[in-house]
Amino acid sequence: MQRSENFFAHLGMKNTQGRNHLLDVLEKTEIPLTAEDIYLKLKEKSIEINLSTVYRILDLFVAKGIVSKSTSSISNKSQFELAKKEHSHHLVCIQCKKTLTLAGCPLKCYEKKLKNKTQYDITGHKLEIFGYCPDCKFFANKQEE
Amino acid sequence: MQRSENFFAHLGMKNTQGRNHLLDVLEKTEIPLTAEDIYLKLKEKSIEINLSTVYRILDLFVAKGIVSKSTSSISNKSQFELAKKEHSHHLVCIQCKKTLTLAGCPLKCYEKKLKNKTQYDITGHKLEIFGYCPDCKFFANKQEE
DNA sequence: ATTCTAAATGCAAACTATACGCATTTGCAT
DNA sequence: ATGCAAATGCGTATAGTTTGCATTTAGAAT
Ligand SMILES: [Mn+2]
Ligand SMILES: [Mn+2]
Ligand SMILES: [Zn+2]
Ligand SMILES: [Zn+2]
Repeated sequence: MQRSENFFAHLGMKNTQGRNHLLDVLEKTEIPLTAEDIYLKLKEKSIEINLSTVYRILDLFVAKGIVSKSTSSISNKSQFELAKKEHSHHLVCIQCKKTLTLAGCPLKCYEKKLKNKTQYDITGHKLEIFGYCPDCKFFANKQEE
Repeated sequence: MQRSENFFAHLGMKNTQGRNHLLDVLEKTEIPLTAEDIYLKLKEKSIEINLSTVYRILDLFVAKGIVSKSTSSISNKSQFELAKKEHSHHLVCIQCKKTLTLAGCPLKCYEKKLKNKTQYDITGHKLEIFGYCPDCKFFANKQEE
């Protein structure tokens, strides 16, 4: 699917097939994807694009603010998703690495209190939550027995 | 320094020289260290230990709960530090790096809600807060003008 | 103290995620 | 249609980490 022809042009980028394909995948997913996830999803649809190119396009998208990149302490791969206007946090399965992007931020109020208490001018935070996903938690509990 | 001879034994580990040396380094540092940091600090003291072994010992320490492993968003290397009994969070000045350890955790309640909403079995989280400390925020504001 | 054995270590090589150089192809302005 | 800068494919490099295997060591048994 070709987007409005000046979507990329507005951002000073050529409107290439590869970029359109990546954007298609990123628009369709609900969970953050690794470069390889994207590469494989395209391969399944018989869209051959070099993994190097996937990395290069993702770098570009991040630089242009279209996509946000995150790294979890649990996985050793970077993950990518469409940049949300609202910042968000991730819930990561420590077994299968499945990652949910969480809506909303639980720290708004806490930051205000901190600001008063510490006199720091607070500019941001990084929060990551770990656990076992529904698919993995059964086996995790079994193993402990 | 040799620790009490059954420190390692209690945890089902052999009391080896390498493990003692790593623990010495980790006990002395105030900042998290990478495997290579540790390797080099030991080399400076003419303690030769293979980098593979450093990684193996760190893995073991993490598995035994002696050490906690983290990855910063800045670097692509894992960092290691002695595991604290009470988990805590840090408020870091992004200019001078001055760090406050914060009392209490603002996420207890949020985690319960998440558990219900997502069906994940939540086991932990990592939170870091950034800002300007009282000493730095004046200059930070000036610069914006 | 000496002997014995499983576990730990050193070393080289493998592995994984990501980046890069360069020849070829593509998008797009002319 | 043409020309050219930018994007891509492909092979290779790099960095952090892990692994297989031969050797050494810790600590239990004698
Ligand atoms: Mn937040
Ligand atoms: Mn907490
Ligand atoms: Zn899972
Ligand atoms: Zn400061």
